[in-house]
Amino acid sequence: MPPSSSARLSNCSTCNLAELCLPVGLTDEEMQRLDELNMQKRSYARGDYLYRGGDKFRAVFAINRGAFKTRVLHEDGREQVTGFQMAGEIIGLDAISTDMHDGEALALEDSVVCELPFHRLEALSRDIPSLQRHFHRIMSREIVRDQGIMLLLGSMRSEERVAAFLLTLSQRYAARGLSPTQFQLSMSRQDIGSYLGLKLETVSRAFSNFQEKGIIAVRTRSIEILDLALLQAGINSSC
Amino acid sequence: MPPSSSARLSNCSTCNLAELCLPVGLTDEEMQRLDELNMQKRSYARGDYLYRGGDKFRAVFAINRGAFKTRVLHEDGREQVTGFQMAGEIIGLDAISTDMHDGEALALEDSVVCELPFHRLEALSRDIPSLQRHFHRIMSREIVRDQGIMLLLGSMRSEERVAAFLLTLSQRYAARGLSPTQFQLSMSRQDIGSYLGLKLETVSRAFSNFQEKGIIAVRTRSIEILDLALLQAGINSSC
DNA sequence: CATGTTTTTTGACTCACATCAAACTCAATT
DNA sequence: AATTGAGTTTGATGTGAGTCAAAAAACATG
Repeated sequence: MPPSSSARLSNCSTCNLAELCLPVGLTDEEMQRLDELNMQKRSYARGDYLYRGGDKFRAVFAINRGAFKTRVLHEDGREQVTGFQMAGEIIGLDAISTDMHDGEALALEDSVVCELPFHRLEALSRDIPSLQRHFHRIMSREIVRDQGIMLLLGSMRSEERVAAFLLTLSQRYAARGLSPTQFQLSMSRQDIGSYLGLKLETVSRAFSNFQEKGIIAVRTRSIEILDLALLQAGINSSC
Repeated sequence: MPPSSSARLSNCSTCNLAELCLPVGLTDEEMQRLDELNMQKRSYARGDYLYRGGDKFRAVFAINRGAFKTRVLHEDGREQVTGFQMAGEIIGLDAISTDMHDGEALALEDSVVCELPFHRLEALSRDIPSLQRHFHRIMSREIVRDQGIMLLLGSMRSEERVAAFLLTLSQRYAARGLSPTQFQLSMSRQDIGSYLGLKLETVSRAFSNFQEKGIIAVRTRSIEILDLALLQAGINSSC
């Protein structure tokens, strides 16, 4: 695969993750506000479906606690992971262009979500600035794809994809006020691979290589980023 | 790369070219109708730009004679071909989501186009059935990406991509009432490769292999499909 | 705690496509 | 007809990631 140029990530519109991939996130205060407004809350055990392909699009969900993955199942049974959503983020926007969920979402750990019915979104968005900011996109049914696609169609190599993936997670945790250098990985290597268009072994090898270089410290279900700058550099090496 | 399953093309929503890739095309009568309506016509020499990245979106263009390629230029100078448009087809729809062209279009041969100003599209579409059919998509600014993306993000292997590419061209010529088995290739191997996410050598090799098998006859700038069924089969072999 | 099951890691191997380089074609120009 | 140069074909070689398999680690369960 291409060795390609040394363009900086920030200069490359086709693979600028920072701008393109951050999902709709709510602050702690906003999550609490939803509580006060008595929005319906529901619990899901690990493995439970939040919604399935073909379900009518009636609501989006604010994740209170836990994490989910979204995926589509191909006709032949293969799974394609399309994204990960964690506490403080909104999930369920994949249906906006069709009125139907084209994929399904399932809990990666025991989770609690807050349902935001479609017909109440306008009112809610007046109260929740983060929601407001994205409301017009939701209503105009603009297609919001997360960076999975961007990475796939881009020319990134396996380690670059994995580095980009970790950095995105890091940024998302930072946005929630959590540690950007030490966090859970509630999804399996298989899930990560599917999301990035790689095999699980390749993901594992990338982790191992990064660890050998002192960039990260991996444990099975969590990770610590030891050198954010180097991880960044890993992406910029090609683009 | 993946050996993958033996699902049939027609059963595989992620790579069903037939439905997804045919661009907006006008019949001969419709092109003539545009003439009668005195729509502005302009000539472009090979290599001329029809529009450039960043240009304001004021019009779409019906290609009267000739052919164009659309592309985006990356910051580092690399070119990424995003599509090919030929006589009888509409070009310039890439800007609909932003009001600005995100890429540029340039003539692959000496060409004549008919300008259809955005503000006259509604009126025009009442007269031109083909345009009518796509008008709501244009106005609703629905993102219309052609099959380049589909192919790239799919799991097709090099020869499958090239076969799919030729078949699409074939269908498009057929749609214009031209021979679906014998037609010009006004773009270079380089262009085809960029479009399909392959290197020019790989495209050339695919052509040579198909020729050896008696599926096609290649000349430098044109091609004859000798066995359409076999070419189809080449795609279905994986998906 | 012992046992079985799933997930992860690691290694050896394969293969499709990229890369590099040289030869060839064909059109345009002198 | 000879020259040039871009575009194309072909061959030799390299390499990144997939495949297969087995060991190791993590997790679950009686």
